[in-house]
Amino acid sequence: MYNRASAIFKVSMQKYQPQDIEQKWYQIWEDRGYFAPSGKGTPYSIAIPPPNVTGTLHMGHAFQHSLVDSLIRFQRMKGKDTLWQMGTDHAGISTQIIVTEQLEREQIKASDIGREKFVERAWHWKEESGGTISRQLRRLGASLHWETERFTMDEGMSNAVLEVFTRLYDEGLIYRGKRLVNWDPVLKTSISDLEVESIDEDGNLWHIRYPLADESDQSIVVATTRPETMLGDSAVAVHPDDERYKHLIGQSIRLPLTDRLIPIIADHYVDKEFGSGCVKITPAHDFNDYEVGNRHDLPLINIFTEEAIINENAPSAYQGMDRFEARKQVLADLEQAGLLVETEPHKMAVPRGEKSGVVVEPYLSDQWFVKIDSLARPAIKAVEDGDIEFIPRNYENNYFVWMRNIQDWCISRQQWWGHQIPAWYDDDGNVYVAKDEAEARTKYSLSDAVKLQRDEDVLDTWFSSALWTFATLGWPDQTHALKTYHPTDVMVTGHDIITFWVSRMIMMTLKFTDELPFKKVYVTGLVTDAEGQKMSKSKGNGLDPLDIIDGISADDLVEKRTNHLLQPRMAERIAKATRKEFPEGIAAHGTDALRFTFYAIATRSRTIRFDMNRVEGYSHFCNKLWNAANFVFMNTKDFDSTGEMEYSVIDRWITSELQTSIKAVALAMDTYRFDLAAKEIYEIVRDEFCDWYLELCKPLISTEGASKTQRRGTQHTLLKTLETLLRLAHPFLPFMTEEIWQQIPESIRRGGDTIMLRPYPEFDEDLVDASASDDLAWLKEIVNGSRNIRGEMDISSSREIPILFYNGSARDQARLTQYEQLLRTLIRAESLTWLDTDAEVPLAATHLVGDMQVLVPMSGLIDKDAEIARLDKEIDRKTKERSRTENKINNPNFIEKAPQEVVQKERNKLTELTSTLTKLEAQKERVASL
RNA sequence: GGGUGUUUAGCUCAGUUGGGAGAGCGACGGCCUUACAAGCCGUAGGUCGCAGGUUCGACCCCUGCAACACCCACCA
Repeated sequence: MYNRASAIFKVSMQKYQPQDIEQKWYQIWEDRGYFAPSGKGTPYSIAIPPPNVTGTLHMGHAFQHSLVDSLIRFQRMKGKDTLWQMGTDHAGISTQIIVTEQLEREQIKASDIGREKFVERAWHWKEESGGTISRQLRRLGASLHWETERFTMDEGMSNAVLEVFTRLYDEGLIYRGKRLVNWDPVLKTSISDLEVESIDEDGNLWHIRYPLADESDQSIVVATTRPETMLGDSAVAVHPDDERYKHLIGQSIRLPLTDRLIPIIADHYVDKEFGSGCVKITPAHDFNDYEVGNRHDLPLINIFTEEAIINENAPSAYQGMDRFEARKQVLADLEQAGLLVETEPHKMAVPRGEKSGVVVEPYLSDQWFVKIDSLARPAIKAVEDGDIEFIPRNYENNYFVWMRNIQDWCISRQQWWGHQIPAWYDDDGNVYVAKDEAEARTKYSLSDAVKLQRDEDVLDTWFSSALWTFATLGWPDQTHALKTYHPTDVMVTGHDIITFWVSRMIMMTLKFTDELPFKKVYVTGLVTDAEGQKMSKSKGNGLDPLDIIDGISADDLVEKRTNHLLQPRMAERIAKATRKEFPEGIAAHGTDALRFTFYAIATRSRTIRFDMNRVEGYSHFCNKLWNAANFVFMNTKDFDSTGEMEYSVIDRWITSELQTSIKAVALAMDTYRFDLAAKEIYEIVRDEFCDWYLELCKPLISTEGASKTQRRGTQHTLLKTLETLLRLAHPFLPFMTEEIWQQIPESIRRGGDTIMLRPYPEFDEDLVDASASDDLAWLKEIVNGSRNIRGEMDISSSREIPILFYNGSARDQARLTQYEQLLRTLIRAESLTWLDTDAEVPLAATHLVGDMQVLVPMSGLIDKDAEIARLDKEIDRKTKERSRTENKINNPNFIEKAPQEVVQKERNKLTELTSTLTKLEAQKERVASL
């Protein structure tokens, strides 16, 4: 086809191929040390939310880090001493799970190789896979300071953890105790409340008859969703005011299936209205019952092993059974004994471990806790006082609700991978806390004869993360970095970890540094798929950011999504859905396009649907900017920077427009409105620079049309505007802006080896040119009007048309003369003719610019009915607008109460509309009378 | 049960002190015009969830309702 043929003639111009430039530039930037803090200027720092060291980059990460990188690049260009601190997290439980699975594939049980070997394996795995996340961050263009990269289990962090733990312990803010905690019977560790997900599931409410012990044949009925726990019942509770049971309080129950006698007690916890009004109390296996048990001094009967298998405290018939097996057996036995009164279907929230997915148990065990109240108070105050600000503000509510009801933090985990708790026990069970065993002996004056055994548990991963902002900078040493870059400026994170992490950082940082960890918390929305579903591996709807950058075939994508599925039966559905959504796979869009998409969709919304069409659109935008640059370079090859220059109105106009955009982008960045920043850049580049300026400047740079000085002025403006746009866009489109910028002549660039370190554009009032803007508005109006006629009348854009101007002012006439050449080019006009007031006006399609009529003669070009229809449409629009305006003006209250300028504006509008309508009506009649 | 948020064009979403409803994508029509067909030009399409209220004037402020989403706490 012609298109392909013509493409061959254009081979001299390089196409936009992101893969050719992106990795190259990252390498250069990193090698030259551009990511390091400059050591000059006001410090600006952000600590990366440490990704799991063995993890991979998902869309949420890519989104967050893209936002941060734009902030960092923006501030760096503004001359700040910028540090984006890199680091990774050891991700205790997740990593332990992965390593355990790896061992299982080798038919090795973790318990067989022991703690030391296991931890060795984990370190090995960390070394092996830790590079993945770094590579991915580099592909994203993240300008992280790699040289000081940290890891939550490196020596310095570990030392900080020990320091914090021992100090909190010595102050009495860490204690150890036997408590009921959430227990994961598969991982065999405690987990925090936050790591438990309650999901509604179908279950049953079983009503069980409990006979009284006094041979009276009386009984009461209790209802439970967990019949197997009755084996650990310590009491039955009724409400103290419940007339039905008042007389039974203090009597005993003979607990079925066991030989135990348990009391009937009264407690306000019981809801008289629910079920029978009687509740079985199992203090060792239910959080509420635990409280009741405490109040009534009931025995705690733990009937589970740490794997939730019935233990020796239960009747022998059930010992060794798994909890679900035991449930069946208990129910069968009750049924047989005639004690199962009713089985009622019941929806209930089942608590499951976030990581393992199994039902967690409230389980009695020895754990370490942080006494949280005294830490929470100043942390709440910091946000109340506005020292830390959440963006958007309403997330502060989440924070307050959580912080004001905060419970002591269970920090011990029965795992191997993590910071082992620095506590030692002697043979009598006395506990000694110090940074290491030697220090413990000194601190507690223990002789070498005393045998010490270290606590087996490790700390919750979030314990070390809580120290992240200051420990990564060298704390407890008062390093230069700590003094310079702490507090950090902003924390960018998802709302899901405000409680897990943000709140704990605030508490710990205030406690140990007397400083805030950060001044602002920018809470991002959650990236979902196009249907608004959370992206997850199990749903098979996840997207790998690198697949959007590099592209992926449909087959590979299906393979990737259905590969390690937990539920293989989902595979077919996922495959089908994937092929439907991405029949051609995903094209390679490059990092810049992906990043720009992230900025554009970073609204204040809580969930953000990720739509591939947006990426498509923004990759076209990248291509557009690329080609515009090409155009600029093609037309400025002979630019002489030393020659005399004359700037035309359009040069002054685009320069002025650029100022407006610079101002808008700065405001958007200061208020964390990445979407508005992206929108502004998109519009200035595409709508103003490409669609108008490049078109308008064509006649001025053609060697025939313009004077040398004029041509030079336009060439200069082309280069200068492009160069400024590149700097403006650099934080968002780092790669292509650098690639293009390198081709800008030195005379324009004014030094520097990289766009990264050039100053960010600043608003310059002096370059704002209102009169140029007015002229361009006028010009655009004429061009748009004639384009409208052309479009509506189906006049081919290749056909040159004569244009007449009638009833214009002297100013119109002057402008016409001035811009004749531009107009001719833009409209593709065969001729432009100014008609005097007394001239005979031929029948024509009309467009009004103020009072001036822009006319396209109809003869041979325009259909009468089509023109009438077009005029009708316009008349209709204007009539509606006029009646709206009239209603306002005719309302005395409006005239009286609205501000003068608003009233005046409406009056002017009415006058204008009336005049326009009169002209349009007259025109319509003329055409109709033909 | 408590809390937070969302509801604007076919779809995804902007709309910043209350004063003429916008963008992108999609649709439709025209165009290979020498930076870009990954393009250009034009057009259509909205009771701004519903009902009240405040106001001269409400997408915007207030009240109530509905639907959806998320979070927290959960009655065994």
